[in-house]
Amino acid sequence: MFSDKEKISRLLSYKNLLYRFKSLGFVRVFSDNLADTLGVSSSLIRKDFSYFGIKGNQRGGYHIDTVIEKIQEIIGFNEAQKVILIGVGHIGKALIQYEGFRNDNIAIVAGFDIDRNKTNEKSNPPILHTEKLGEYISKNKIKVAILAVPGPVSQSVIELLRESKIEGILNFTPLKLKSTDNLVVRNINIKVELANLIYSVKH
Amino acid sequence: MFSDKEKISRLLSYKNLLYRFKSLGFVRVFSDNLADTLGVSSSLIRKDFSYFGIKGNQRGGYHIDTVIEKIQEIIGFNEAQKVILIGVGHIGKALIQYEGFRNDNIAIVAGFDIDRNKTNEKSNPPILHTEKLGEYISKNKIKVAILAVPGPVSQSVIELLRESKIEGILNFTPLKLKSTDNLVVRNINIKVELANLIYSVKH
DNA sequence: TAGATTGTTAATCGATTAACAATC
DNA sequence: TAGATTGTTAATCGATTAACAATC
Repeated sequence: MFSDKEKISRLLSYKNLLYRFKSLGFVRVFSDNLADTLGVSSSLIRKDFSYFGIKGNQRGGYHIDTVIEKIQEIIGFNEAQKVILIGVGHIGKALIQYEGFRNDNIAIVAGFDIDRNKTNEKSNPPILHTEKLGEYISKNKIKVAILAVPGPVSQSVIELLRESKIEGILNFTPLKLKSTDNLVVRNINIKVELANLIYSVKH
Repeated sequence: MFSDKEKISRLLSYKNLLYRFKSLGFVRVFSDNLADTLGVSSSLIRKDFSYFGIKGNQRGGYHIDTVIEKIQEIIGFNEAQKVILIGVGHIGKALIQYEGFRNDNIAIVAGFDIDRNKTNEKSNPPILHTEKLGEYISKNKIKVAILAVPGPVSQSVIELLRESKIEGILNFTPLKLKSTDNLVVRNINIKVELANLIYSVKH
């Protein structure tokens, strides 16, 4: 029913822009305002809004606060999102410290690592040993995991996550994971991004 | 002339898969072999190869080593790629330590930070103060920069990079940068990826 | 040769844009 | 009301797939 992976990304762009308009004192916006700034057609904005049930008004356009609230609701940012992190290396630490999550109700509620020098049940969030991963997921009904372990370790952790019935993985490992019916994956592969950039610069 | 941003990403998938086939003892592959494993049509593989001038043979398919070499050449991985890193926080450190770059001739030749506690001219790569950024870029003819500074700092650094005539930025800051004629940008926004995942899991 | 695969053209599919009737 | 914008339908554009002639 819904295939376009860019829709949610666009919704977030709209949201960011709406905050900026709001800070300028705007209360309402037209699809043209958003389209001009973002460099897309106003049809796309109206179509996206229409798709997600965001209503406008032929006289006054769209009410900024209403749209922002609706977008938060659509994504799920209106309610607390509990996410776990597997692999507390540099990337993992960067994510734990990232302030931006808090604004949108995303919380990394626990980290996991095989290295017992990194585990610490008292820290915030607690860093637990990987052996506790399965139990933690089922007990706390965790649905989304961020996978930031080194490449060679990833395969075994992925098996474990599948068994634990996790539903979404944000994958930072170089191994490209495929989504299935029960598990949605988004792969972030830095080398691929860099390769694209290097190619573009060359041409 | 060339707009499809997925082409290079696919080329890298092909390359990874070809290495796997090679490790199994294969010398040649057919477009069907690649297509089946990757879940795309064989037409796409042949079209991509054809687009980049990778030739096959109606009898024996494609010669693995030749294709791998050609792909490396197309992306630019056959020659040393000097990249700089701006912002030596957790993400920056993760990138410096990432082994995977070396296999493909990518080298982070210098890091930059405003924090003088982090600068160290003797380390490998050297971490220099941001004030030396512009000079370093022009002196060493750097074309690609990875931007991994905290959100609030990013705007000023971006100005500096533009002035320094950098041609490509891999942007980890939350600020979505737009490409221009002189500057290609790829944005990696972790919150956007996570939002997509949270939405997908909800639906 | 007969069979199978490449390379390419035509068809399809999906996403974005253009156009416009409905309506505030 | 007249004017302007939404919401939606039709047209366009681009990327992927299907089909098939060329050819090894």
